[in-house]
Amino acid sequence: MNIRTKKDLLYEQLARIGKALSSPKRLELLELLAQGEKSVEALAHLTGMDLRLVSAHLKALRQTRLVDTRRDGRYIHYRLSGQDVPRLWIAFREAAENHLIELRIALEQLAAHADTLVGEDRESLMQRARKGEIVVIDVRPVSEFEAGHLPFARSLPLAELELRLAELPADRAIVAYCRGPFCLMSDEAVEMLRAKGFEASKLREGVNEWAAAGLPIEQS
Amino acid sequence: MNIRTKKDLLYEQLARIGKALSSPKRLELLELLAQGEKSVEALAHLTGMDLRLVSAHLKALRQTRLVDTRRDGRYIHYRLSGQDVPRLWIAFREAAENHLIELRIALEQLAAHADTLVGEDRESLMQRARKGEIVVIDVRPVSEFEAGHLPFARSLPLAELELRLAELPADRAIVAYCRGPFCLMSDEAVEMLRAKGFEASKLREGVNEWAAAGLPIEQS
DNA sequence: TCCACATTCCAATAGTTATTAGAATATGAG
DNA sequence: CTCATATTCTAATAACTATTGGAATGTGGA
Repeated sequence: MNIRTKKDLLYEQLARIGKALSSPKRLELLELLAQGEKSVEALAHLTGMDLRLVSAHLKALRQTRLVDTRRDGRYIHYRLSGQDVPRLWIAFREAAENHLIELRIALEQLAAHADTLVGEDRESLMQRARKGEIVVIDVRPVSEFEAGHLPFARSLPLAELELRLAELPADRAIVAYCRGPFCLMSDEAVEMLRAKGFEASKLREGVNEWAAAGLPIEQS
Repeated sequence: MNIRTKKDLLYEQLARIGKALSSPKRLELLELLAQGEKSVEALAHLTGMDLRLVSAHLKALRQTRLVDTRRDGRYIHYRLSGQDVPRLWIAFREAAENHLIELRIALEQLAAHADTLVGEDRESLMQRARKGEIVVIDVRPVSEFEAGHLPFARSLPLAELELRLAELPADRAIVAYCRGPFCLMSDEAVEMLRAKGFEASKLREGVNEWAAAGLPIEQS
């Protein structure tokens, strides 16, 4: 076998990962799976996609072994097949933010209304949360909170936020986070909290960004 | 604009990076560009691709701003548009190696004949090279050596190796490296050196893997 | 056993991407 | 200015991918 043929085989394999990451829908599925395992049905519901289309995209991801499955009764739960997958997702997203001006602009417009806390604040955020100076809320669904959350965070899903405002202190700053920079749930939460008179801000990072930075994650 | 539409826009942008990385040919071009800037013609020659096809693939990469151009007379030199691009390439390759069994098998078969030095040896390799206990040779073309090389390495391009064997010591171990794990030049060099009676082995990593690990790189 | 439901498979179609060849553009040399 | 050369553009075709709808498979519960 000549060298060109060998190289072609190597790069063809490598490109399989690129192909897996070349579809907006598959990227969205990967981000959701990075929050914890989910059934096909749950993914279809969360993304608004047809169930059979979700299944087809998951099949593509499974063929690259970026995701794994686990059967539980009639449900099949998909999950990322290693800690390197969310890390790849993050490296990928950061490269996109660095190079695609269009993406940066779109992101800035989305997050413009909320003061976004950035990387520098991670350590001090943890300190202040530990001392009780601020309250950190995880506005994702409970199942995602249970699969992994910031150590000092309290679960308060966006869907229940309006009904459970009494649980929040009016005299302290509230920091909301969700799935990561592309997730808009914490923006919504901040908007609602401010309308109700709370002092609220958004933490741009999610659990995976936190973990990738070497910080601890807790499970319930 | 509703939330679904906003998300679709974000993931569509993100997928542009995935699409850029979804073609074996573009991945090969990126790896070559990670060794230093190159003209379209040079890339066509190195990959055996039609010049016009190379140009088309480079256009796709330029549109994601993963590569940049610089005009020099009649030539247009392409280069990676930031240090994060080789880092992304490495994260990408590592994920592929972790998840695609087929890729791992193919790689092991290719490198089976040469003892490959692994990550653990980096520090000690540098020590031994500094003390002169071993000789590290960079078998890439001179222009790539000049664009960046390991601090203690000597340039000895594969094409000239057979003619310049006299420059190598017969009493010390020789370590050859090239563009990285997918590059077969150092394998060829090791094979030739052993046939001539030298004690030779391959360093799997290239300049970019070295730099990504935080180790120093020199330029001429 | 049969049913309900979650998921996958299959086949058809629309949409996108890769490749090729020929033509066009841009630059420096004479 | 004209020529040779490097690169890009355009248009055509082939190959691949996404999406849809209907049918099939596999599981747990009645």
